[in-house]
Amino acid sequence: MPVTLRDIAQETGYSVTTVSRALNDYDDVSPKTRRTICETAERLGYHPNITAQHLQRQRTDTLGFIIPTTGPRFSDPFFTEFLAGIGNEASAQGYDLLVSTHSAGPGELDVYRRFVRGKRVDGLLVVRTRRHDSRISYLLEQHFPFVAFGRTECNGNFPFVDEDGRAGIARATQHLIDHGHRRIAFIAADQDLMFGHERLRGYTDTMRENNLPVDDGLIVEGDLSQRSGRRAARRLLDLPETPTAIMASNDLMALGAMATVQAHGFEVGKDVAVTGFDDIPLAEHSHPPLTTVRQPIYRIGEMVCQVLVDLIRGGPLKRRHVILEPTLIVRQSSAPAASSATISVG
Amino acid sequence: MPVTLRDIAQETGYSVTTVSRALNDYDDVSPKTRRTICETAERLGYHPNITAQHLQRQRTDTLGFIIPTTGPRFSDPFFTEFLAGIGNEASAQGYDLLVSTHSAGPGELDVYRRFVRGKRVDGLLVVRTRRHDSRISYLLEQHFPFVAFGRTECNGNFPFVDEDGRAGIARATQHLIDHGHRRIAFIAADQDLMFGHERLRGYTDTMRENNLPVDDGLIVEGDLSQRSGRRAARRLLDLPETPTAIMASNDLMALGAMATVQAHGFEVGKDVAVTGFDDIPLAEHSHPPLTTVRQPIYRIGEMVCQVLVDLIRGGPLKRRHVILEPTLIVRQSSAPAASSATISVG
DNA sequence: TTGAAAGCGCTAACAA
DNA sequence: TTGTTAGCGCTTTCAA
Repeated sequence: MPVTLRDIAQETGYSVTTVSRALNDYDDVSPKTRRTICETAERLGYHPNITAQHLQRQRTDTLGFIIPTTGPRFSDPFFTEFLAGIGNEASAQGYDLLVSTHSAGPGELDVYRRFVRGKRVDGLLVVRTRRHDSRISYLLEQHFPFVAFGRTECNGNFPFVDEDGRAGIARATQHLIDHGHRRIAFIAADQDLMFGHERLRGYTDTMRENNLPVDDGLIVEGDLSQRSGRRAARRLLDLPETPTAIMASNDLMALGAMATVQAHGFEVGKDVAVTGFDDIPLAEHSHPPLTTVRQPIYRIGEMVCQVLVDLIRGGPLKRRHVILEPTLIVRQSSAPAASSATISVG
Repeated sequence: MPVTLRDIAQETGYSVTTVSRALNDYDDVSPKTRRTICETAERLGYHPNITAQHLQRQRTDTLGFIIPTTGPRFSDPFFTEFLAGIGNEASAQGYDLLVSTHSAGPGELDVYRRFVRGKRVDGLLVVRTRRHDSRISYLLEQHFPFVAFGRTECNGNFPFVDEDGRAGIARATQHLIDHGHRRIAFIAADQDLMFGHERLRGYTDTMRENNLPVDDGLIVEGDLSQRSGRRAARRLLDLPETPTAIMASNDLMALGAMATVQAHGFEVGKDVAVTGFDDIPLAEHSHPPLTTVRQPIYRIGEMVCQVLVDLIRGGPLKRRHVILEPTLIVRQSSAPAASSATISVG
């Protein structure tokens, strides 16, 4: 049923070889032959079998991306935007994207192994790096092409794109301190996550630099979901001495925290300041709009993908390590009640 | 470098065929031979080349999913959850997932064509069906296996999973009417989208059934983003006679509308009721929590995937058409100020 | 300018 | 129980 090179060869009387060359724009085919062949291909509705090409070329023109989900009801707007970035870039570069979903932990590495061993993809994108990341150790040890969004603490040298989360949180912290906050709470992320670790550091460092005490009671860990943000904020507001500001390691938890603050009858941005990290589109539309640290998520997706393609193609990498400077976006959730404009502080 | 069947054959002295059979658990291999072969395979670190298997088997064990993005900064939590559903189910069934991102419109169909013609995938998942959907016409005409999330108006018979959006919105509308609302506005979605059309119908039908006027001035169209929800609500609140309730075709727009209502100094759920559709996780954590119509997004992803796999495997489809009954989730954004509990109305 | 032949790595029908 | 042979659809030497 499907039309193959052989069908065209038979139809035109040329050999499969010549047909292949004509169709692939080789220059050792006479114009007339080429025309005949192309017309016939057109007429019969020929389209190359991609799998056969893959086998022959010994590459799949496919990139792998394993999304580290966190439970069944996984819904992080971060990933749609990131996916759009890598998806569009991949397709612009002529690559397909093979996506798998797996929760972090046991079994996750098996997916990586399958892709690598089976030569299922030409390269991999790794996100949410851990401080000691077994995925990265594995890929490094297999000499498999990959690019990470995020660094690690100990896996040696590999190409990555990262944002300076420590600096981002430092700016947000300083912003709060400058507005007179002293009791500032922090909703941390899993400390195995590199960015969770870095962001917490940004907070503790800045507190210390300003000679403010770092109170362990004011640091609560969440799992990046709104729900956990709510819960964390509840614990913080139940303290004998409540904080005047709550910083969260990501926007989703910040949004959850805002809900709790409001449920306690406080006004966010006036009684209690709340800040996030990521600047997902919702941050701008929450009530009140959320002060946060912007990451250009879509752009990061594009960049990571771009670097990976360069790596696969063997071209020299312009930049093996990219570190982006995050931007503090001040909105009403942290502004003094008077101000209401959105101010961007570079 | 990579170990192939031939390497094992050479190492053990058996033929490639025997090696293949031993490794694939055929029963016409002597136990001793099998053991030798398996041990050698293990020792050499053999793993089958997946591409070669695909070519030989004439199938890719891969499902295609083309995400219809809406602009670069695409970030709809709906899709992460949906993706988690199909991703997990696909992997449970032994399928990989090839994901592509493309905005609806010109060029989109090319991606479908490439996947179909190149035999890149064994089947496709189609979402956000349009009333006249060229993707579906194409797949139908190519006799290519696919399952849609959503129906169409005219494309004939094809397998789909859908929720009864009309009934869902009808319930929400009735809920508002029962609470005394009369001037109810509706933020519609693109009317080419089947669900956009259906949801609007649910609203107009219910208004008429209750002998309430359907005022065109109270119907505004948005593009499903929060931003457009904001804008739409702004237009509605600028009307000489403002509505007492605003229904949106999805949660994202409802969240945007809430922001506008609040910016106008109204209290959501008291002065103006707001409702959404989808029940994305954020709906529960907004301020106030959003009354909405629940779709089991993750579950729908699983189901669509399951049906597609059945279809590909040629098994008889238990259910070619699945229509889910949506559930109204009443929260504070529509409840009379007194009530504050979450009530689920089946 | 063209074609024959080999081969990518695997599976399967058929014979021995 | 095992091997021979063929072939999936394509690309790419190499020789004519």
